[in-house]
Amino acid sequence: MTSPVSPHSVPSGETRWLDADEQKAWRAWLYSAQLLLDRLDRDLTHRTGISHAYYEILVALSETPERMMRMSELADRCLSSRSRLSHAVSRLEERGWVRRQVCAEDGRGQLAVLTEEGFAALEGAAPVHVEGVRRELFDQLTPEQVANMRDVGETLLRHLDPTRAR
Amino acid sequence: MTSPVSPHSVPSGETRWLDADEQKAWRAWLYSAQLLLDRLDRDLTHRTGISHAYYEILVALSETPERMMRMSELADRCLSSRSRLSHAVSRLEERGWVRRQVCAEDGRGQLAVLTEEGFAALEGAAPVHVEGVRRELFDQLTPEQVANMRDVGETLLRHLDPTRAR
DNA sequence: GAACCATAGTTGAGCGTTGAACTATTCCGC
DNA sequence: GCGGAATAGTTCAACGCTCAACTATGGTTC
Repeated sequence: MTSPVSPHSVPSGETRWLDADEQKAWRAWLYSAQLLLDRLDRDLTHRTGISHAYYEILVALSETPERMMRMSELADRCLSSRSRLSHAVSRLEERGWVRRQVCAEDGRGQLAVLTEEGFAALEGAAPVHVEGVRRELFDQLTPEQVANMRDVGETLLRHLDPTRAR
Repeated sequence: MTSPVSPHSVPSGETRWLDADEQKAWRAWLYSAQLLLDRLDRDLTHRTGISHAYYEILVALSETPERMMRMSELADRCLSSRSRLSHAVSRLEERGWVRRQVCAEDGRGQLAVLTEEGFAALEGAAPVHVEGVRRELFDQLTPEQVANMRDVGETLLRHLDPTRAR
């Protein structure tokens, strides 16, 4: 925008506005991120009936030995609030892809368990998802750009969520 | 996930699965993008009452000479569907920040017009938004990383939306 | 072992998004 | 200038997310 004079609710001190180059970098990142997330989600949803959010839940469960996980751990893995995950698991339960099971060690806890039907649904969706990521992302970038993308992503991750950074 | 054998709904030919390095690059990008978008949106919403989506609408309007824009053009600029934008503008109208005005040249068209109150709200939110972007993004990266981020973003943009690429 | 606090998860209301159906206007070919 | 297609925008219902309130269990202290 056209550098407005800051009135109230200003964050302590003078605002460090973005210069023209920073604006361009920010816009390029923002638009590409929004468009890519949106396209992958739409593509997956329309071709498999599974949104990217649901897909992430199924993947997380499928990667554990017993194909089950505590609700809170699953929420963490999926960058989801507990409420959101609880709603999502309820909907996946209606589809017969996940079921809930009380946790033996902790009476407060619930386990989300991937059913055979859920695993089959995931098997159907996985190629569609992976091809999407390849087509829209990896096929567009040189190996060097991929390395740079990963470097930037990991750097940001260390700041945004140190527990998830490698 | 653990490379499932692809069953049905396979996208023509053998699936080009991601190798370990590609997985890591993809996850780093995905998590950092989701966390960054989420954090900026929450921060802005809680500190100013303006979501990032609303903010983008206000910014777009403020950047035109007359502070008004056709609904469809505004939707394009904000990566929004027309339906979504129509709902959003209705809600901004209720806040008194935007008003609708029929378009003189095209009887089908509507103009979204930024009000003085809307501009004032934007002036209040802008420093909060910019400081967020700086703190969570630019302050974390070296100039070289920023250049790489921009390069990757612009490359993806040329593929995802050539009209928006530079 | 009672009182208290923390943790795990769910629920419900309100808001926002989606996609399809709809209305109204303009454009195009004749 | 009429009929049909295209375009601009809105509306509605279904779905999903958010936040706060809530239930239930576990842990801690005396």
